[in-house]
Formats: sequence, C-alpha cells, structure tokens
Amino acid sequence: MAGEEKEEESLKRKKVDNVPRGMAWGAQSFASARISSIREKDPSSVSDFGRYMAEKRRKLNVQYNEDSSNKLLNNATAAVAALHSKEGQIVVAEISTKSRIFNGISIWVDGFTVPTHQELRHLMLQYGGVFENYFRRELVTHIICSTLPDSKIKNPRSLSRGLPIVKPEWIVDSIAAGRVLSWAPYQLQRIALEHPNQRTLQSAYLNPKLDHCPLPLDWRDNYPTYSNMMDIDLEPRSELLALENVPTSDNQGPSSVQDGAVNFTLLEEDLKGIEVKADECSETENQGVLESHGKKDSVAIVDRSKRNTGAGYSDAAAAATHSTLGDDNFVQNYFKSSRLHFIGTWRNRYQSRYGSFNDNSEGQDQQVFRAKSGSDPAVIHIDMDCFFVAVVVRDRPELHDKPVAVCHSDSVRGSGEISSANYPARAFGVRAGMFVRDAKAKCPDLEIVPYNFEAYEQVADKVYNILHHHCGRVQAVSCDEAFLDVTDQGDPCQIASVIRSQIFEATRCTASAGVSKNKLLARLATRKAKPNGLYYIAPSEVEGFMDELAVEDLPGVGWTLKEKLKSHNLHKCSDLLRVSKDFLQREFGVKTGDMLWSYARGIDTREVQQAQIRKSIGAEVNWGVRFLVPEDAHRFLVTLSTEVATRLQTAAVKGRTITLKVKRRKEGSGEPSKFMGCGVCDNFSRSETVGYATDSQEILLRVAKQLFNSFAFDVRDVRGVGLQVTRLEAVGSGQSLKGGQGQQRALKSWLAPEISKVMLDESAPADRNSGNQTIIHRSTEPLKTEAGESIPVKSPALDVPKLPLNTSAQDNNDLHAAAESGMRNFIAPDTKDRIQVGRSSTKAAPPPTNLPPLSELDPSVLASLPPEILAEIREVYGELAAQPVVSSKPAKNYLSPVAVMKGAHKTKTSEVSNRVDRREDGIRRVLPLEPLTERGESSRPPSVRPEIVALPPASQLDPSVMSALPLSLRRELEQEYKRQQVKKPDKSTLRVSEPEKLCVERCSSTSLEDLWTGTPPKWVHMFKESQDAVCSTNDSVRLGGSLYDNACAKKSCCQVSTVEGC
DNA sequence: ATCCTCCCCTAC
DNA sequence: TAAGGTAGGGGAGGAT
Ligand SMILES: Nc1ccn([C@H]2C[C@H](O)[C@@H](COP(=O)(O)OP(=O)(O)OP(=O)(O)O)O2)c(=O)n1
Ligand SMILES: [Mg+2]
Ligand SMILES: [Mg+2]
Repeated sequence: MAGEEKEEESLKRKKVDNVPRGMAWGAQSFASARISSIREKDPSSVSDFGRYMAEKRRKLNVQYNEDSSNKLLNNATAAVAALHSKEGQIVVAEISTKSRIFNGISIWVDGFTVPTHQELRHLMLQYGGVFENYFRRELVTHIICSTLPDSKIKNPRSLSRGLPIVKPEWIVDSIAAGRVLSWAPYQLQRIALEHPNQRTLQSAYLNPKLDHCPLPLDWRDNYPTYSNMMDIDLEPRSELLALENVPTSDNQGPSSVQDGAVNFTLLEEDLKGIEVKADECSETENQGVLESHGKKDSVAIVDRSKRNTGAGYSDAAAAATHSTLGDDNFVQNYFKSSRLHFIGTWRNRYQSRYGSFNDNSEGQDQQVFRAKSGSDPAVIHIDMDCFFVAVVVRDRPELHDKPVAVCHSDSVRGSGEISSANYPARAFGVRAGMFVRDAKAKCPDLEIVPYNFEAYEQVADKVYNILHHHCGRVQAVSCDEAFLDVTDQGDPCQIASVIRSQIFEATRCTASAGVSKNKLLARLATRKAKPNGLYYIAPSEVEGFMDELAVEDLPGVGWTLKEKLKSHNLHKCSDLLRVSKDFLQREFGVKTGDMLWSYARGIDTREVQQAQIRKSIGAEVNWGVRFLVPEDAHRFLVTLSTEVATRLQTAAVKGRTITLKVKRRKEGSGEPSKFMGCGVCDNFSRSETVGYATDSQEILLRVAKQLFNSFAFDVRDVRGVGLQVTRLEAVGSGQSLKGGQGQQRALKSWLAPEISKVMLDESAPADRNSGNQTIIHRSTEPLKTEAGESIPVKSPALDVPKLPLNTSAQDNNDLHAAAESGMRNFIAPDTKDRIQVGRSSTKAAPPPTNLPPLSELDPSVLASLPPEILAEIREVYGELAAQPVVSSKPAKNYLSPVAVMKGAHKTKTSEVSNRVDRREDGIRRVLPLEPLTERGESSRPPSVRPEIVALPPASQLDPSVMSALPLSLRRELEQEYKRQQVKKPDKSTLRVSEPEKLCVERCSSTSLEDLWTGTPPKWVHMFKESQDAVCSTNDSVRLGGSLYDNACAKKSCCQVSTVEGC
C-alpha cells in the first residue's frame, strides 16, 4: 500500500510555481481608490448598461444553466414524461414553442423538494424558464422550497429581500394550467405563519442589522474592518443570505423581473458602494444542507450496496457510502461538492448571462480598424488573489494573516486536495492540488476552511460586472480571471488600478492586475503583481522580463513540455532564444514550436476573445467510481447520460459524436492513495458517431452502454467514466433537406430493418449474467449476405448493434443522399424528450393514415437519424418531424465497436480509439470473432470500406413486414430490392450483422400488422424493452475482455496513461 | 495538402 | 475519509 502511494506520488505531476512574489511596482493600494469614481464617471450609463445587459440576456431563449450539481436525477425525465404522456409529441412540441410560460422566471431550488431539483430543472427548461444552480440574488426571481426545515429560512421573505419563496407546486400547477399562476398562494411564508413554533424560531435567526439598516447602505461605513464582519460570522445564516443589497419593491416578482432591469442591479448597487452585511452566506449552513441530502440519498442505497458488497472490495464500507455503489444520485451529489466541476462549468454559467453581449461579432471593419489603429494595443489581465480562500476568509479576519487553505478535509492524514492556499500558506510550500496531509506536513498550523461555491459565484459576478463596465472586450478565463482589451481607452494602468479598487470595495477580495501589450505579457505581469498588486510591462522591458522566466512560466508549458525542454537543455526562456524556430517545430510540433519561439520573445498574437462556440459537452467522474456488477455500471451510465443530455438541451445544442471514456485500474495497482480516488489507471476511450445530431438521453445511454460493453472490462476495475458529445450543432440550425431519390431509398432502408431490430431487441431481454443469452437468440448458421459473405454468429459484439451509421458531416452542403444507412434502432422508445421537434414545426401535413402518428415517433430518435431519412420522414409527416441535416458520406459499417476492434472490417473509422486497441496485433486479441477477423482481413483490402446496406436479404423478409408498411414505402422497398438484385453483387455491399438476421426471422414469426397497432404501436414498447438488452454483459464479452487484457499486458507499446489522477 | 480521428496536454 | 471536472489546443497518423 505504501508502495502504491509512492507510485502514485511519483506519477503525479505537480506544478511548482506560484512562488510568492514581491509587491510590484505600480502596485496601488486599494484603499486609495474610490468606488465613487465609477458612479461619478457616468451614472446614467451604468444604469443603461445594466438594462441593456439584462435585455440582452432576456432575449436569449437559450439558457445555459449548465450543470446539474444541485439536482436529483432519477425521476426527472419520468416526471416530464408523466406530464406529457397524454399529449404526445406534437402537443409537447407546441408547448415548447407556444407555452414558454416561465419565460423571464428564474428559480433557485433550496433544499429537498418534490419534484426534485432535477425534475424542476427539466420543467423550467421545457417551459421557457431558467434554473439557477447557484443562488444569486440578481439572477433568481423565485426561490423554490418545499419545506421550512429544509430551507432553513427563518424569515424567508425578509431575508430574501423580497424574492418570493414558493413551493414547487407553483411550478407544477402552472404547467398544468398552461400559464403562470400567481405565486402568492404558494408562498412558503404562509406555511411559516401557520406554524407559530417555527415562526418563533425564525425570528431568532433574524439578522437585526438587516432589519435596522436602511437602504441604501454603504458597507464601507459598516465594514471598514474585518472585526465588524465577525458579527456576521457569528450569526446563524442560511444559504439564502447570499443576498445583494438590492432595494426591492413589495410586488417584486415575475413581472418586475421581466422588465429586465433587475438582473444587473448588482452593478448599479455596487457602484454606489452598497454592500449588504449578510452578503456572504455561511458555508457551514450550506454544508449542512448538502450533508443532509447526502445522507438521505445514501440511506436508500446502503441496502443495495450491502447486498453487493463482499466481492473482495477492500474498502467496501467506504464504497458503500461514498461511491457509485452507495448513491443513486452519485453524479449530482458529487458534482455539487466538486470544486473542479464548479470551475469547469463556471464559464458556461457566465456565458448564459453575458453570452449575447459577448457575441464577439466584431465586424471585420472594426478588426481592421483596431489593427490599424495608431495606438498601442493594451491588454489587462485580472486575477483574484487566492480566490477561494479570499472569499471565505473575508469574514474570518482572525485568519487573514495565518496560513489558510480551502479543502474538504481537515485531517492531517487526509487525502483531500487543497483547492487554494493563501499567501502565508504558500510561504510554507502549500499549493493547490496538494493533499491536505502533505500541506499540513509542510505547514502544521495550516487552517482549513470549507468551500462556499455560491459565494464564489457571487463574487465572480460582481467582478465581471465591474470588468464589463470598464471594457467592452472581456475574455473570461475563469471565475477569477479575465483579459480585457483596453486598446484606445486611455491609460491602461489607470483603468486596471480603478478596477482593482472597485473589485476590492465590492467584494472585499483583492485582485491583481497585469498590463501590457498582449495577453501573454499581461498574464505574466499579473504573476509578478501578485498578490494584490499591479504590474505593467512596457514594450522596452519585454526582453529583460522574458529572460528571467523559466520555460514553465509560459502559459501552455506544463509538466510534460517542461520535461521535454529540459531534456534539450532548455530551461529558461532565454535558452529558447538560442534555438531556431525550425528546431522547436521539429521537436515539439509546428504550433507548439511556434508558440515557444514567439512566447520566449514576448510575442503573442492571440486576440482577446469574448466568447467562443462550444465544441464539446461532456461530463465525467473519476472519483468514487466503484462497480461490482455490470448493472452498477449501467445505472451509472443512466445518470451520466442524463446529465450530458440535460447539458446539451440546456445549451440548445445537439451533437453527433459520442465518446465514452473509461479509467480502469492499472493491473497490479491496489487501492488509490486518495480516498475513493481513481488511483493509477489506464485510460480508454471509444467513440461512435451517430447519423444525426442528438441531445437525447436515450440515445446517449444506448451508445454509452454499447461503448462501455465493448470494452468488456471487469467492471470492478473501472475507476472512472466520462461521456462526451462533440460535433455540436445549434438546435434549429440545421439546413433544410431537399427531397431526392436517395432520401427515399434511405427511408426504406431505415424502416425495414428497423422493424427487425425491434424484434431482436425484444427477444433479447436484459440479463446481465447470462452469457448465453445472446446466443440463444441467434441462428447457429452464419448469416449469408447477398454478396455471399457470411457473418459469424457468436460475436458478442453483434449483440449490441445499436447505432445508426456513422456518416460524415463533410458534405454538409451536398444534399444528395446516398442510401447507405444501416440498421436503425431508433424508433420511439417512449414519449420523453420532445422539446426539439417542436422548434422546427411549421405546418404539419396530416400524416398518412397508415403511418404511425408522428406523436409516436420519438423526436430524439428522429434527431439521430441521418438527414436523408429525416427528409423523407418530413415529406410524409410534414416539416414537424424533421430537423434538417446533411450528410451523405458512406457510412461506416454498422458493427459494434467490439466487432470493429476485432477486425470485422479494417477501415480506420471503425477502429476503436484507445491506443491500447490500436496496436497492430490488437485484432487478434479477441477470440470470439476470430473467424470474421480472418475473413475480413484476407478478403477485403483495407481500403475497401464496406458499404452498408440496411436492407436484409429479400429472402428473409417476411411478406407481412412488407404489407405492414405504408404502400408508398412498400413500393420503394420493393424497388430497392429489385435494384439490388439487378446490381452486380458486390461483396462489400451487404454486411448485415447477425442481429438483423435475427430480427427478420423474428419478424416473420410475428404478426407484423400488430406492430403498428396500439398507441403507441407495439414496436415502441418492444424498442423500449430492447434498451436493457443492449447493456447486458455476457460471458462472451467477458472472454473478450480477458483476452483483451492479456493482449494488453503483452503490449509494452501501449501508450496508456497510467498517471494517477487526471 | 487537407481533413478527420484519437488521443494527450494544459489551465482554471 | 471526500467530492481527481471541463474544454480547447494540438500532435500523430491515416484517409482523401
Ligand atoms: N488546482 C486548482 C487550481 C485552482 N482552483 C480554484 C481555486 C482557486 O482559488 C481558483 C482560481 O485559481 P487560481 O489559479 O487563480 O489560483 P488562486 O486564485 O487561488 O491564487 P492566485 O493568487 O495565484 O491567483 O480556482 C482549484 O480548485 N484547484
Ligand atoms: Mg487567482
Ligand atoms: Mg485564476
């Protein structure tokens, strides 16, 4: 165990910098600055600005509301579905476009509620409202709270400064009523009044100062010293006390919010020097809430985990209560307390508020103008000093000279990580990322303070309001850090100085600032300025400044690159001047080499970018991940896919490529040194590209399961799982499809096998321990394709051929649709996830009577269909059904990654991604597919990509299937078969996976007409049932896994990351 | 050449 | 106990 830890420690990459630096020249005392300077500057513009920003944001019908850290997840979609189940998709579609009843309403949910956080979040999202994860007075219009004890609000209305505190039934009832009901009857306060005892308690919690301090109130008069703040610290508080001192009218509520002015009152108030004493919420109170939730959640699981425990898990007790095994809402509860999740999602929350303002849409004219403008470019970099510590410590004056760090754990033996250390602590060598036990070893008197994420959020908000007041070009780097392009705005140092002063006055936290001519130098200057300073690097000083720096001081040079440079005897920036750019590019890559060469000279051409289009959305958990049986992993994937789907929906984007990342305990490594950590792991990732951008949880889950199973790992070794979606497209941004021949072919090819697929899935009920399960349902004869190829029967991989074909977005403007779709499983699983379809609704032509009602087609399923198919569906159903997208590239074979990995076909696309799998001999690792592998290798040149033909062999197509199809489709289908028959058989033409054959067979034995009966049609039900089958693990898969492991062990060339941690 | 895919690296 | 996430940049190598 000790050795294990050593290994981890040695593997851990640590960055050792952040050495405290001396006060910089140009540093200015914040005390000398006056907040009033802003007000004096242009009071009206401030107010105009606030209103403008609010209006901008209000216009954003896209709400980012990233991250579901506060929510319970499990029943979320169920609740939504329950509300909608009767309406069906079309109705929901109408809701999404016409019934944005919560437009302008932004809720924050306090404590445990019914519906849960997650459910409320979904509801708000669906009905045009906003769900805030972190409370901020200026953003929230209503606080939702079920019960008083949970809320810990003792005088809700008073402490919330007029924000209504409303029971969640208000949300539910309003949706049911189709309009926003008055929240008054739902006020929580009424409950309070009905319970005198509680009311008495409430008054005890009242902050007298809040009641007696007339507003506006200049906090400087009341909090000139830290000693005054102590009062606050001693008072009982709740998270609801995170208030702004915003004067509120009695009738504040939705209406006053919707005028758009309320959201940025903070700025105005700040600029007037107003601060509320109760500004900061007590982290202890927050913790209490979190803990109570955690307990509640844990209780439910402990039983189950006990049932599971005992399978040799060395830390079973801990796992039972602190891992995926012991918490059905592990993902959300974990994120709720994760600092890295907080800072990782912060930017999205920021974008949701400033996004439309920061649209970066500077015309080229402007850019050219700026480029040519005579004045020197000026960039300010602002970074809060030891941010997390500073925010918490401002109310703990007794700590402010002592070494303090933020950490979950305060144990000398703890493995909690230091999030931030103040400068006294850094003098002892304490650094962010360190284990607290190591920090305490360096600094025995280190004081540990807990996190207060809502306060960080709030302070960051104030800071950015100030930044935006001074500069129209603000690039948010993180919650405590930003670049400002202040070219042509006067003395940049003066601006930076004022900003620093205002930040301190508004937040009582110090910021440091760097000023220079580009981002690189500004950032380096900030480093020099810290703490609480300002540093300016004049053009003439650049050279001398850079020479002093070590290479790792350059942004972008981390541990790895530093080591590489070191191996070339390049230690300092001045060393980099000695070598040619050619050399650097040869050695480190073109861009990296150029970066090194330029940065070493202080050259940085990057612009201050206000916003950037997101390219990926994902969530991962590498802490507390412990599975005993595949079902554990499955349940985890449900929550993970729900999380990612929610993020996609919240961001109003869909994506096509779904990537699953898995961390697996490295062979021979024991328990991680970090409690519940992932330890030393190998990293794996595999991706699948679906035919059409999706944000559907069902599809994400399906793919995730498939990918996960394809690894065939022993789930007990899995230590981390991540799910990411890329190739994002904005919802509604797709191009229209035009009708075409190919599209009709596509639809046929979709529908026919689809039915079959449904049958198959239904025939393979989930049974995770049944290794024979899949085989039972298979023919023992290889499936003969039209091309005469046979497909091996026993591939476990073929058990999960769920995905639509990978098609490339390359021909985005080429609307011709080649009919190369494969098997599609995507038939409406149920009535969830309907939002998006409605968006594109125009006028829906009445569907042909012999088609299933559109309401039975799952929009999320539709969303994943290839564009050509969608186009055809749309032709039939009208615009409502189809989101346009174009893709006509030949699809990759529709085989599961396992099959692919085994060499079922050799195109690169199908190769699965992680490096371990990529070894040349990787093909041979998995025995079950050996026959196919060999055949595939020998009979097909690598360059030949198997063309996918979704149609099963005509001989196996049950006539009843055809008759069940709409006439027009049937005709097309028949034509298609005819055409294929005529066509010269191409051996790569038809690669029907085994399940497809099965499907066809099963179809034959079933009354196909029946499939279309009922509401929803039977096949919808079948499809639903099929989902679990997807994830079933069987012995065959296991076998593959062990073989894989062996092969992997043999491979010494695996470029697998074995670093503990991330 | 250029694009795409699968990663690693970096920063907060 | 403890909450090791997130997203972009870019290199390597294959496909086109
Ligand atoms: N490994 C890390 C790095 C940062 N953070 C969080 C805590 C920090 O307070 C905040 C901002 O990061 P900074 O790099 O700006 O660090 P600080 O603000 O704490 O210190 P400095 O004064 O050096 O900026 O992000 C974290 O939790 N873990
Ligand atoms: Mg900082
Ligand atoms: Mg920072």
